[in-house]
Amino acid sequence: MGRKTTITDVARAAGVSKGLVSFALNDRPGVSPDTRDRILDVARELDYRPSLSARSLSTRTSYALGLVIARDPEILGADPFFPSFIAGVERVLSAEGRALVLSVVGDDAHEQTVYRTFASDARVDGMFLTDLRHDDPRIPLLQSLGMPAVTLGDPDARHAARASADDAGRTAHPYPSVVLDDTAGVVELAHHLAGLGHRRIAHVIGPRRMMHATRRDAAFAGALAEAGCPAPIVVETDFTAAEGAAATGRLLDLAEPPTAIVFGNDPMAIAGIGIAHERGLQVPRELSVAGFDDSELARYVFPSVTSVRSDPLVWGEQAARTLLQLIATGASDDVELPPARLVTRASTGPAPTP
Amino acid sequence: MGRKTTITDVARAAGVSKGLVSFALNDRPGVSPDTRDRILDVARELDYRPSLSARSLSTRTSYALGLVIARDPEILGADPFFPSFIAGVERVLSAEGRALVLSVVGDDAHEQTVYRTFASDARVDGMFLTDLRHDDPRIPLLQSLGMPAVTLGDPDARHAARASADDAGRTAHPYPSVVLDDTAGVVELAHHLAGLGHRRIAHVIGPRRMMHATRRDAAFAGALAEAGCPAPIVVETDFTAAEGAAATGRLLDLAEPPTAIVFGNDPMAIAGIGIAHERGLQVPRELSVAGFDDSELARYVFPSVTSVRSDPLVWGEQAARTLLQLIATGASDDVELPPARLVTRASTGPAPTP
DNA sequence: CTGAAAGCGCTTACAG
DNA sequence: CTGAAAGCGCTTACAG
Repeated sequence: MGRKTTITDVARAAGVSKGLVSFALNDRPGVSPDTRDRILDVARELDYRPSLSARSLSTRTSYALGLVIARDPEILGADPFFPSFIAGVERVLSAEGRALVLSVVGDDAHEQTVYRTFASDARVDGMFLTDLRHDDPRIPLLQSLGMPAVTLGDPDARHAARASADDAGRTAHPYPSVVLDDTAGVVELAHHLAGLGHRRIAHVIGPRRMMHATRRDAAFAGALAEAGCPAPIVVETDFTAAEGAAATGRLLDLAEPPTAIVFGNDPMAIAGIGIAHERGLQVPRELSVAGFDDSELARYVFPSVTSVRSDPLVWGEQAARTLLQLIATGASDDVELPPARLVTRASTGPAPTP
Repeated sequence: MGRKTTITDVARAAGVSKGLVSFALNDRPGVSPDTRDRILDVARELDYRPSLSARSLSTRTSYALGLVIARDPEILGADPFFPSFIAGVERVLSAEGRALVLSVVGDDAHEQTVYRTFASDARVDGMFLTDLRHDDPRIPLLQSLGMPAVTLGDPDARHAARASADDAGRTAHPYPSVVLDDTAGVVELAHHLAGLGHRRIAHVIGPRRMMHATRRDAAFAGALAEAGCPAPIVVETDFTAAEGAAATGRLLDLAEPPTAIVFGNDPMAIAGIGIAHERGLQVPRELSVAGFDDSELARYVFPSVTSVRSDPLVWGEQAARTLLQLIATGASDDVELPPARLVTRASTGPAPTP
């Protein structure tokens, strides 16, 4: 077998210079059609595969994209969002010969380190920014590192100072975003519950520092107000089933417990139903429950869980395309995906009549 | 800011040759202590970070490890194994300056392509082999590609032809394995159910082509036989909650339905409980249910799910250490982790008296 | 203990 | 349209 065939082997076999082989392979102008075909044929015959590290060194490109997930492994396992998102990303990357470099970190200090290391090692050419936070420190960090990125959802207006050299009419944040309007589904959910006669409603949300948590909170509360309902009781959690269960317990202990609880993800909703059943409450006759993300399991528990469906897979695909375009061309437009929709199932029903 | 500082900058600033800087940085012998300290100081001052791609080109090493997951995105999302496993891997890799390159593939043909591409691009220095299959084609494939690997669990004896040049007493398969005996917990579970008086027991397993599915099947059936129980009814699924639910429905439709159903993972068990409840069956009074993996949610549904706890996080850590050692030294011992244990919860109880 | 040089396998101006 | 050469930033024999 010997060594891998290199560009030198191809050049020799085709009787041309290495440079010309490189030009032919990367189909750049300045190679006559005949020569190009000959070179390509030889390369195929020799099963030539360019060396990634040699290309990387020359082009200062790693041909990889990075994703740093700052969530507890426990939650990662329970929450189906990331696996689906990653599958979507993969679908695009593998077709483009790019790889995904993944890192899972616990605390914030370590998170910073990973971003810095990915950048200074030039380990990746760009990064996906998920679970966007308020005044997200990663945005200025990546900007200062000169690292391209794409955000899932729009960042704060705070970061609106996009380089003034930009054309007018460009989006107002430093990185392109792929937006999936999750508030649409939350608003539908509020109307759904209000229409069922619920008045005392609780909202068990994810960490407040994450933008999607406060955004959905605001959308839900706004829609309820619009529907003439009192403000919901809001409980903040870390997205784990454990905290979802604990929050449910506390809510049901109230003097006037809610008749409907909306959870920030499906695992918490399923845990909430568990607590209700444990206490002998019927769902939805005595308590309505809804989740978010519409995971597979939501369909198969009893009662099946009303949820809000986003599309992490498509989100991943679009994010990957957007990031690749940004890297290739230096600019990329924001993308707006179809909004999240309410999926009504058996866990929500008419409010109990006192 | 200008260019990144290179080894040349450090050499010039320290007044030595590039080669010596390289020696000092990779602490190899042949550098006087004084010189070494001076070089290290200068490197620190200049915030020197060696270029990964330059090192890669010289050393033919990518400083990355690969994981190819061949599961449907849906299942990936429902099954907590991989996220936890990845978190464990990460914990070791990030400390060693290595990255994890991830790929999620649907079909087998694509899987082969990814392994080949990772190898021919030298994208990774070694690979994790999870969800080991019978006569797993990936083992000869990776061997032929000269790619180091570590397997989760022992592969078939078929691959026992480890190079004869090896010392005697070495493990008999081509790659080191990290073994976590899942049969121990399954056997405990069989005894648990038999002790509760169950006789008609069903086992809803994962894909038969995966070794852990048939291995657990054999262990479970063996332990039941030992306990004087009839052979279990075995149903094969693809690990999705959907198929878990469907299998449950079919089992409950039998003329003599089982009084206990054991599922190959927790999402299927939770879906199974859903179906039982939907049919008005009490769990565990009329039907006992058990899962596998002991995911977070298992604790919080109602009734809480008896399950078998492996430790994917530790599995990931050990697999990463083993693979890194294999790559560094050319050899690595097999690792045996503590066996999986039964976690008894509320979903299993005495067999109903007819 | 230290230096000068070649080499890893590409890409990319620069000549012709 | 094509070739010869330098350069990317490291590592590693080889001399001294």
